[in-house]
Amino acid sequence: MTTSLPPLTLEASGCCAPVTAGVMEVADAQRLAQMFKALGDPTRVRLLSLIAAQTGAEACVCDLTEPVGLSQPTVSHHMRQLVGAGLVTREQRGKWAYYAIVPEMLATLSRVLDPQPLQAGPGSSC
Amino acid sequence: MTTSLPPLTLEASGCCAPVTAGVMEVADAQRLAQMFKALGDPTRVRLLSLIAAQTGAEACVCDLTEPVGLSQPTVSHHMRQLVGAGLVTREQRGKWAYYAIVPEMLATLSRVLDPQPLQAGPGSSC
DNA sequence: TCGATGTATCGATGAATGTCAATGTGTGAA
DNA sequence: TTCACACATTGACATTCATCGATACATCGA
Repeated sequence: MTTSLPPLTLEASGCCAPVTAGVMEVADAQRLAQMFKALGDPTRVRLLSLIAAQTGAEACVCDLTEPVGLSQPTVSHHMRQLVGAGLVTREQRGKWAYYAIVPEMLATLSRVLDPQPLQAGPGSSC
Repeated sequence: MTTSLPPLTLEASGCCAPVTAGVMEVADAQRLAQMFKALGDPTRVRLLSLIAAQTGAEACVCDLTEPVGLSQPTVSHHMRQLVGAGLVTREQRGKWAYYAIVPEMLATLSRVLDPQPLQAGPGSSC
């Protein structure tokens, strides 16, 4: 288990070159793959959409277990994956843990996949 | 292995609603996750960028094995995954099999991840 | 302090995945 | 036909993953 992987942050994932822009560094490919892997499970994709659909765009585990039809430990496990990938943040408030989507991270992935990057100013570092 | 899954085409993956647009259907989440899973391996991310970097934006297996440093069967296996996810096409020309990226599919995924979808006309079915 | 509640962690298990060596398949040239 | 080449498939193996029940941890209210 890659427990000791540094949590992915926006800076750490600062790879902005689209996949189609040329040969990619191994390290960038690894970071990207780690994030895409987090999206590579139907349950986690649904969890993201469920969080986004919640009022306030945040949700606790108790809001998510019933819709996805999985046990509480399993949902907690998936949320941990999403947090580890930097796609979601976790905030403890009282007894509840509130998860919220990190839009900037989704935007980063979106740009990476965009085959026709909009005209970016030269030297635009992200 | 989900061998019997229908190959993903653009129509089949016609899920355009961004992940953040609300609760997603289970079937849509499965299709999306299948494509993201194909991107969830560093080798496959690099393979995509290697193909894009090739002149003509297409490559045969022989062009890819050495850069990624894996055996020919392994590269062939990864390419099969990418083709199955609809991210890449395969065309046999003589002895060589030429793989090319499907930009529309990457664009679809890019849109799905974009947290702020550009103002789309109402009822825009993709 | 004690009990109830929301989450996280642990341990186990079956399934999926990445990788390779060996082999099979199809194509083109001699 | 025969050979060489490019690629796919098979079989095996170790690793990772998704899932659950049981349990531990943390917080709040009584």
